[in-house]
Amino acid sequence: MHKGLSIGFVARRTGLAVSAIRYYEEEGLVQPGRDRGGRRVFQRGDIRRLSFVLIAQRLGFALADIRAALDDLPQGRNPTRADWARLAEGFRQEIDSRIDGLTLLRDKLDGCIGCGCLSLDRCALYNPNDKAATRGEGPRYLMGDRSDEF
Amino acid sequence: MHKGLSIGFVARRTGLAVSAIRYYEEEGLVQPGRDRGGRRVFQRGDIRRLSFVLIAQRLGFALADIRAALDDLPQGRNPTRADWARLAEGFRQEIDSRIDGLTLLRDKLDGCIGCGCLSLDRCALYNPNDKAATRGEGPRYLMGDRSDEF
DNA sequence: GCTTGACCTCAACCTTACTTGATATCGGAC
DNA sequence: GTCCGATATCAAGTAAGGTTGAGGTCAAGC
Repeated sequence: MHKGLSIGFVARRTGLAVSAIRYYEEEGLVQPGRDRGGRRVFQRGDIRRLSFVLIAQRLGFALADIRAALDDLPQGRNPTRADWARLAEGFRQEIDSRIDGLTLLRDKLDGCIGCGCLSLDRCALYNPNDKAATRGEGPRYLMGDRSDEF
Repeated sequence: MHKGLSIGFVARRTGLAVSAIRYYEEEGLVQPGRDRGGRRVFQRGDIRRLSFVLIAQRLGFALADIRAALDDLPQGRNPTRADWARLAEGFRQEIDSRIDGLTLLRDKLDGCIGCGCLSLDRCALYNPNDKAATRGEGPRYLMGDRSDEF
């Protein structure tokens, strides 16, 4: 049977808007087939792919990154438990490194509270070495390494 | 003396692009004066304001949120150590709550690795209750509470 | 007195992650 | 046979956070 799933069904199951799913197809995150009438036909595995997208987005990943991760999964066959476990492990590491980054930042901040300097050279908060907490790009020329005071 | 600082100077000191600083002015994050010729005149305190913006952005805050935080600071006088300490304390709490959220997420993920279910109803990762890790809005209809399996 | 660099404004463009609207077609119910 | 809901495409719009370019001005150096 596996007759395939309609976009509306997938939308209801994932909580995504139909338009979002179509957009994700454009972005290469899912590749549904088509029936004779031209309508998208999804497999159950696609729901998992989309679920993965949702989770990864919560973690702050850009769609491009998510696509890269998903490219490791088989498009043809349904992913196995081991496939997902591998992806989840990658997530775990990412989460760990974010926690580490934030912890570092917090410790520095503790040192800074009361200091109030926020000096570009002296303040530990500006140290560009811990990127773990960075999200997106921010200003283009972020964190230049100046050496005089202000 | 305090003759005021040019936008170029401030740009070099903060590492921001001149265009970014002008944009931040538009957004109300800084309010430089003008000289007779119409050029922006910044104070040293403005560098701190902008530094604050940079740090807050690293933490994933939107400019609107940052403006709100900065509105607590005096625009006229230079901020005191206590002013900054207050802001930093707010940061610390935000960082703490993010760490908590990520830790929760990691624990759940640990339970999920190997399970591979990613089921919308069963998988703990979908629990919408811990928003700490959320950044931006994500898909509009994120995390609907469906009750059947897939 | 003229050039040059830094500055000004304003409008347009960029990317990401979508939504919205117009217009058209498919296919099952009646 | 017709109607309706779900689907399709394509273009345009939205929001955030900026950058880029055109065209013009200011002030210091030679």
